[in-house]
Order: sequence, then C-alpha cells, then structure tokens
Amino acid sequence: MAEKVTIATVARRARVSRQTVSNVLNAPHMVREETRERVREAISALGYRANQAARQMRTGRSRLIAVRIEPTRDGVNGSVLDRFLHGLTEAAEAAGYRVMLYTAPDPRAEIDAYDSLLGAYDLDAFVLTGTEYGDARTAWLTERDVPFVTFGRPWDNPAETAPQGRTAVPARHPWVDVNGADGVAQATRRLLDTGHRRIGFVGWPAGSGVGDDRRSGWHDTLLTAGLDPTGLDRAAPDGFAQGEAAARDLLASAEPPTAIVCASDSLALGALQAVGAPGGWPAGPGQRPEVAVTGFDDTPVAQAIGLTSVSQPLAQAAACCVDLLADVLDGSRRGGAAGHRRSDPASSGPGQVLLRPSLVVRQSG
Amino acid sequence: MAEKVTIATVARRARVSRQTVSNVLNAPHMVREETRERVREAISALGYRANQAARQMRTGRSRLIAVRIEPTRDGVNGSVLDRFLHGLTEAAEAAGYRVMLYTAPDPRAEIDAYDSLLGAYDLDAFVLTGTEYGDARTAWLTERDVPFVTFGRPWDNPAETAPQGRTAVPARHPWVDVNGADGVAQATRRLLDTGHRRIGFVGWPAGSGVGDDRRSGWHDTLLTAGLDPTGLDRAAPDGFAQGEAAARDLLASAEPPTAIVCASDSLALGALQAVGAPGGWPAGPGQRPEVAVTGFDDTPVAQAIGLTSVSQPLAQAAACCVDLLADVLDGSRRGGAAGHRRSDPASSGPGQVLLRPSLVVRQSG
DNA sequence: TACTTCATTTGGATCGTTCAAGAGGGGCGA
DNA sequence: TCGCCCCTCTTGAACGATCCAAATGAAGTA
Repeated sequence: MAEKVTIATVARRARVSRQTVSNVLNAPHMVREETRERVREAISALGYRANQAARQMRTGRSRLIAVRIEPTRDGVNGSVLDRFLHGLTEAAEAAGYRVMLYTAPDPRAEIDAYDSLLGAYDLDAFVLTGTEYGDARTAWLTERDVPFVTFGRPWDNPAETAPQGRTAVPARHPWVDVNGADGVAQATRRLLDTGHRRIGFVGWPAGSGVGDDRRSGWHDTLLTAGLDPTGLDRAAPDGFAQGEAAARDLLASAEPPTAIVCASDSLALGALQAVGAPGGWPAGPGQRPEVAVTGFDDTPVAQAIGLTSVSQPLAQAAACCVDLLADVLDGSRRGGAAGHRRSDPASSGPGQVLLRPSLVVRQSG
Repeated sequence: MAEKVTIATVARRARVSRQTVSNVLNAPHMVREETRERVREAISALGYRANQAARQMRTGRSRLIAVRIEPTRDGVNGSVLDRFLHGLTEAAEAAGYRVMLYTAPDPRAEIDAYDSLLGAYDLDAFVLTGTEYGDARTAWLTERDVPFVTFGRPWDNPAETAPQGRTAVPARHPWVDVNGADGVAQATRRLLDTGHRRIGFVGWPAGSGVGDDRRSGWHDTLLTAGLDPTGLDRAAPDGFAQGEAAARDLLASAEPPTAIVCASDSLALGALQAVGAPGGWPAGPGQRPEVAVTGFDDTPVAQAIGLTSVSQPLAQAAACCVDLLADVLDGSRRGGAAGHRRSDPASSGPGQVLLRPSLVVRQSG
C-alpha cells in the first residue's frame, strides 16, 4: 500500500508550502498561474484527495446532506422516494456533496435526530420530504439557522398564499414542489380534448394540502371549460379498495361520468377495477375501457398495466433541491446569498421552485 | 446559542482529564466506577456528543457505511431497495453507524466511486446489493481489504456450492441473501396442499442466479411430491406483457395447469391477466380466479390487488448485513474476529446468512 | 534612495479527539 | 523497607486540513 498522501506530500513535490496547495484547491485565484499548474500536476500525479474529516474539523462544514428515509410507503405509491433519492444523490455528487440517510419513527424523534446529526456529524443541511400541517421540524430548523429545503410546499403557512403575512407567521424557507393541480389539469384537459364531457374525480378527503391541490386542478379545468363539476367528485382515503368503492359510487349516479381522474395510482387502480373493462383487465391495445381512467405518480404499476398517469419530474426536483441548498450553503459561507438565482420558467420566486409534471398517456384513457 | 461542548468541557466539569472522558466513552472498564458515573453525569448534563470528524481524523474510522442507490428499478419490483435501505439505516443507527449513498452508472464507475469515497471520507464499509456474475467490485474490494457485505449470494463462485473449491476461486466474503428456492417451494407446496396437481411456473430465462434458484424451488417441490414438471415451465424476461404471454402459452397447452407460480410480481400480474378472472379483476373476496397465481416480492401492487406472493424479510436482511459488518469492523479493530458468531437456524456458515422468506396468502390463490 | 502598494507565498496555531507514555498511590511478596 | 505490579488517571503529541498574521519580492511613486 502506498504511503498516505496528504497536503504536505503534495506541497513537497510541488515545492511550495501547504497553504499554497490549500489555496489552489479553495481559492485558486490567489495563486499565480504557473504555481497553480505545478500544484495541480503534483495533485494528480500523487492521486491526492483532501481528507474530509480534517477539512470538516477545521471549517465546521461536512459537505454532507441528510435525508430521512421513511418507514414504508403506503400502497402502490412506493418507489417515488426511491427515485427522488437517486436524483438527489446524483445531483449532490455533482455539486460536491454526499447524502446521508436517517430514520425517525415520528416527528419528535426526527428532531432528536437532527440534534444528534448536527452534533456528531456537523451536517450541512437537511432535505425534508413531505411537509405537514404545522410542521414542527421546519420551525426547529429555522430557529437554529440550519439550512434545509423541503420537497413539498409549506401548506400550513398562510403567508405563502397571501404575501402580506402576519408577523407570527414562520419564516419562509426554500422549497421545491411539483404542481399537482397542473398535472391533474393536464389529464383533465386531455380528456376534454378527446371528447369527454362528464369527467369525474376521485381524490383524498379535503384537508390535505397535496390532495386539495390536485382536486383543484380538475375542478378549475372543468369550470374553465364551462362545465359543472357538481356531483362528479368523490373523496376516499388512498387505497385500491377505496378507489374502487368511490368509482363505483360515481358510476352509479344518475348521470355517470365517461372518464375518471384520480389523485393517485392506487385510487386509479381501484377505479379501473370498478370500470370493469370488457374482457378483464384493460391492458392489451384496443382493449380501451369504456370509461377512461387516469392516475397520478406514474408508478411502475401504471407503466405495467397501461394506466395513463401524471409523472412527477423527480430527478429534476431533486436537482433543484440541491441547487437551492448549494445557494444557501455557499451564500452563508462566502457572505451574502447574492449568487445567481434560478430563473426557470417554472420557478416562482427566490428559493422556491414549482415544477410542472407531465402526462404519460397510455391505453387506459 | 450555547458554547460548543467538547471533551474538554466535560472534563472540566467532571474534574478529570480529557483522556479519562475519552476512556469512559471508549473503554469504560479502565475507569473507576465512581469517576465513570461523575463523567457520565457531566456528559448528559452538558449534552455532549463526540465530534465524529475529530474522532475520525485520529482513528481513521468514520462509522460510515456506503450503499449504492440504483438508477431506476425495473417494472413493478421497485420499492424493494427502498425497504432494504430503510432497514439498513435503522440497523446501522442502532449499531452506531450511518448510511451514506452513492451512485454509479456502471461497474467501472462504481469502482472509481469506491476509491473516491475511501480517499475522501474514509468509509468503513460497503454494502453491495445485487451480485453479478464475475463481479469486479467484490474482487477490487477484497484485494484492498475493504470490509463489505453483499445482499445476494456470489453466484459466480463454484466454491460456494462445492466447498472444496479450487485455488483460483476468489476469497469468500460475507453475504446475506434470501432463499428464493424456499420461497417458491412454500408457494408450490401450499398449492399442492389446496389440491392442485398441475402447477406451472413462469420464470426468467435460465442463466440468472436468482432466477434459476427460484425455478429450482418449484421444480424440486413437484418432484418431491411425485409429480412431473415436464412441460409446465415457461421462461420470459421480467415484465407484465411477458408474463401474460408466457401464462397464455401455458394455458393453451394440452394439459393446462390449474395454478401458476411466478418468479416475480410483474410476471404474476401478467399471468393474472392471462388467467382472466371472472368478472374482471380478481380482487373482491370470493372472486377467486379459477387458475391460482402467486408472485414473488410482495410488492405494494400485490398487496393492493390481493395477489398471493412471497415476502422477503428485507428489514431482517438489512439487519444481518449490519451485524456482519459490525463483526468485521470490530474484529479488525480489536484484533481477531473471534466475537460471537451468528447461530441463527437460518444461518449457513460464518459470515454468510441465508434467510427464509414467507408466503403471504391472498385471494389470488 | 526610501517608501508604499500589491500580489503571492509562508510558518505557526488551531479544530476535537485518541494514542503513547508516564505519574502517583496502594497492595503484596521478598 | 524495598521493589514491583496493577489500577487509575494525567500530560503532551499527533491526525490533516484551514485560518491568520506576517514575510517576501517586485513594481510603482515620491
């Protein structure tokens, strides 16, 4: 095994001091070009890699981002976190960060986990997935000036919708989210375009931010098209059986819909069952069911059975999370977050990104 | 913000030296009970947490375990890695380790990633998921004495099946796996017990370690029961459509099976479609299809639509991985891996654990 | 020439922990 | 009593990087 290569080894070989090597790495503009090249050469010749632990001890920054991995996903909509995690890891790697996992059975324990992670590992930032009403976690982190991004809008914050928020309102924090209303609207519009006029919706009970958002996409699209959504709306907790029951109820109404838009693939799967395509499962081409069904999340199941579904740009969302964090982290380090700001067409203000999902059309409608 | 609590702070408060505090944490037996208590009190009073970076710099050990998160799971069988990761994170946490993620588009890049992770972060160990034939990664890691565990048997190693392996055979390494043959056998036996006599199998083409293993479970169980498996076997790449085609082919044979065992939930989903349950999807209780179908992996889809499936004990597998790593790591540190050995009934030799999956019976058969 | 300015480079101190070596005190055999 | 060992605890020195203050040298200016 070769001798351990430290910054001193490199310095000796390039015939400069340790600090100059350090400067080449962290502040190249301070080093004369000729020297810089010499040092760079020595670095690659020796295969030098900065020891993160030593760097971290001195700077207090670990280049580590923590993400919670949740116990088990409910129903069909698993693997969403999976894909998000992959995107996050990739984006973080590109930005020079690493992703560390942690778990916590409940929010209380999650805050303890923050404390422990910050204390022992000097974590640079957190990514929270799934925001909740009155989220204690964001408050805790904000209070301690710990950088974080949420994947999901802060639903509980009235200031988000009404910019002139009250003083007691928690501080805004960077977030990334996917515009669920837009996704459902896309699905609904497409059904309108293909001739449907009575389009039902099966979503979650009112009161969940994500659910309400998705429902509004359907609702508003019908209104815009001059159609009356009354009576075409059903609410059910997420799940196959619940989706089936809700869809059956819709179909049994006086004027049953010719298409059903669902808030999730689980519900859509149930709805497909209720719809009862001729000849069994609506999979083969040409086996289009009489009542069109669309889902949300474009899960593997949807891909497998040919369910039209709204696909979230998870990799892009993850990349945005990393971008936002990098902005905050580099900003807080170099003083002043004046760096370049995202100017996406999808962006909606500094540090807050709303992405557009896309509709994946398959046989189900 | 409170003053930073270091080992020196604790030492002052407990009126001992830094080293004594360190000993209380790392070698309690060296400290007199009275002193130990005093130090422990100071630790919890001050909320002291050892700084991992400093510890790592001195010891060269990071208490970090790396796992690769793969690009995208194929088909329905996503979320398996998800669940495994969760179990791993939880078990690692309990053992005082943390899980770090990395990605790599191909094996070559994965080895580069090892190099980089080891160089910069001093990783303690790797967990590899999914072993391949002639795995270059395990060879690389073994060569450099980097501790690792694989989730999945090393299929390419003839010494694994024939203990008197040749000298050129790569060194054995610790692994954890789930006995796929056993799982399929359980499914097959249950079908036998419920009266089925002609039981078909839809699996992957021969040549994949996992696939061959699962097929053998079906094959051997039929033989043991005195039944002839000839003609009841179909091979297809993983996927819904492929499963459907293979199952249709089986059903069209001269003596069609009354039950079909599948190597994955994707295939099983297709088979269910081919089976064509009366009245559409075989979900409601009592809507048992005429031809029973079972899958493998107990994915969320199986749970949603009532598909009988073989469930892998992923959390337990993850915990075993951590146990094995902890053995190796603590062994290499304290000299001699003489520690306690797993004596599970499921265990099959030192450092190699084969777990038993369980059958989850649902409406599909 | 002497003084200032600027860009570049240097050496020492430091982060928080563990390792290595040693110090103090009591018990015990010679 | 001496010497030795063991138990317990303390002190100084690393680990490898960055921060800070100061030195160096060249060029510009009076």
